[in-house]
Amino acid sequence: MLKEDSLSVTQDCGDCPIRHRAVCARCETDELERLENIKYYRRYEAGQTVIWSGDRMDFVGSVVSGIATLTQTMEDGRTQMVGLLLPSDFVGRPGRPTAAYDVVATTDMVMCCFRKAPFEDLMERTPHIAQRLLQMTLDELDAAREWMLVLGRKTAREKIASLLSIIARRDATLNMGGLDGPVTFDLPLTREAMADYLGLTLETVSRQVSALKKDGIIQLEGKRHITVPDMTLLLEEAGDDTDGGMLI
Amino acid sequence: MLKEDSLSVTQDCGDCPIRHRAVCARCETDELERLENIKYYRRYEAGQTVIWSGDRMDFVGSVVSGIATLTQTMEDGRTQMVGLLLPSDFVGRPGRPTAAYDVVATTDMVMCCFRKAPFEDLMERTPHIAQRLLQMTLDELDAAREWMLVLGRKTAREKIASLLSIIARRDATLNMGGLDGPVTFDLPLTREAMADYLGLTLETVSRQVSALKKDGIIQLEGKRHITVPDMTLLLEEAGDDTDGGMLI
DNA sequence: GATCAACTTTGATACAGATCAAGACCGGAA
DNA sequence: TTCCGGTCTTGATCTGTATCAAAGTTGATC
Repeated sequence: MLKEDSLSVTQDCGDCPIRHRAVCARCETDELERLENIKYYRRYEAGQTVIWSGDRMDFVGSVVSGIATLTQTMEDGRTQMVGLLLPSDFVGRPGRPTAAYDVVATTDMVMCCFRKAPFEDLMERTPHIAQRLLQMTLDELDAAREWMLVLGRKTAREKIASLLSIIARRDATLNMGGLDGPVTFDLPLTREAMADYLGLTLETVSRQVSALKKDGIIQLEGKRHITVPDMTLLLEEAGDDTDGGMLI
Repeated sequence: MLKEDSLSVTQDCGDCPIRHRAVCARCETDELERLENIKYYRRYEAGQTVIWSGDRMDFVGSVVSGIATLTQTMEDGRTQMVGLLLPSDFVGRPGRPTAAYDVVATTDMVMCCFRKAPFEDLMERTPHIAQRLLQMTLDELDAAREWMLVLGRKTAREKIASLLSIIARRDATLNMGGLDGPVTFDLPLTREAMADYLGLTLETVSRQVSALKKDGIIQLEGKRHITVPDMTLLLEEAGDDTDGGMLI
């Protein structure tokens, strides 16, 4: 029942929480209307697999709420996360028939979906959608490259600090402004998921989180609730340019 | 003198070796003409830096011939390559004023450049350019994600085998068809550049190349000329899906 | 409250790859 | 020819992280 309610809440694009950040961000009213005609919502539970790598994909869409992961798996079971999908992120690739990665919901999640063929049609005729998708894809490419530096050259401690910085920064900009005072947030990932993201084992993740706690860089409440008293210190641990390099 | 000659050879888009793979691939004759009006060529020598990360970038462009690398560097000097730019690859990001990475020519290189502002204008009015750029960016994103698996989860030997596979495959598809018989190519990268690509040290790269040679997976002639007698074996060493997974 | 499964922490040990060090190779300049 | 700088190989040793193992926490379910 509640589900039905919250679902209908997002029915109107005008009220959509991701209206101005998703693939539809630049659409004019008439363009939005056409999108609205072909959209539908889908709901996934925490732990549920949205798509299996290699499967035929007949839809694309945006994450409206919740979090999903994009992972790649080798035959022997080694897995590497290659993307973290947050609200407004786009799922699927226009022009490709099958999924290249596993997509798994790590929290309960709602997606705004479009059947692939109509969406591709619409994209042809609506430059604003293609333009926005290009922008988003370029941003993702930058994020992926940033992550290549983390994976290839950072130590375990720096990796953890980098991941925490990213989550902290996102939460800070989303929920409130300040990165000056202490920042508090909930980890949306298990230790194992963090390990898959960072190319580590879950034991190493656990040890390094404990170490950062012991050194006062972070405070833990339970396993998942984290407070960063001073973001500058965390950023130093991450080995990033300390100047807080705010790229807009 | 020779340089002048080879430069003028590429002056006409009709004869351009990358005409059908670069950002201009989908352009009609009239669109191509407008691009042709604002293009100019630039030439770089092996080792020369094309752009420094953080520098103002007043142009974008395509690699016409030669090879360049995209690298990120930490304050303490650790560096990670995040992209390898081959002929037809696009350099620069429309809508961003400064470069995010160092771009270095590793061989003599020719670029087909466009001043940024006119190119951005043109992109607004020419959907074929934006569409092609989107496609290319999505491909690069896939490549980056593939690389995240390599960096995060593969062993040194698998990393080397993966890199060699990629180069071998590219050369095989470019120069001739066959991946069945033996494949021969020249490494366009030094051991150090390979290390930067793979998140290793140059010593480890050297050792693993020697090991692959000792095991008969590859044959070496000089330091750079490589023959792969059986691509299947190399792909197995890379830990990739053995089915030769030919996408498309 | 007791039980259980999933998640997390902590410890002991092993090992892949880094680091430090020394030479070998190779092509170009004198 | 010799010299030289850049590149590459090989060896000895060290170390960060993986691996193996066990026990602690937490929250859900009965």
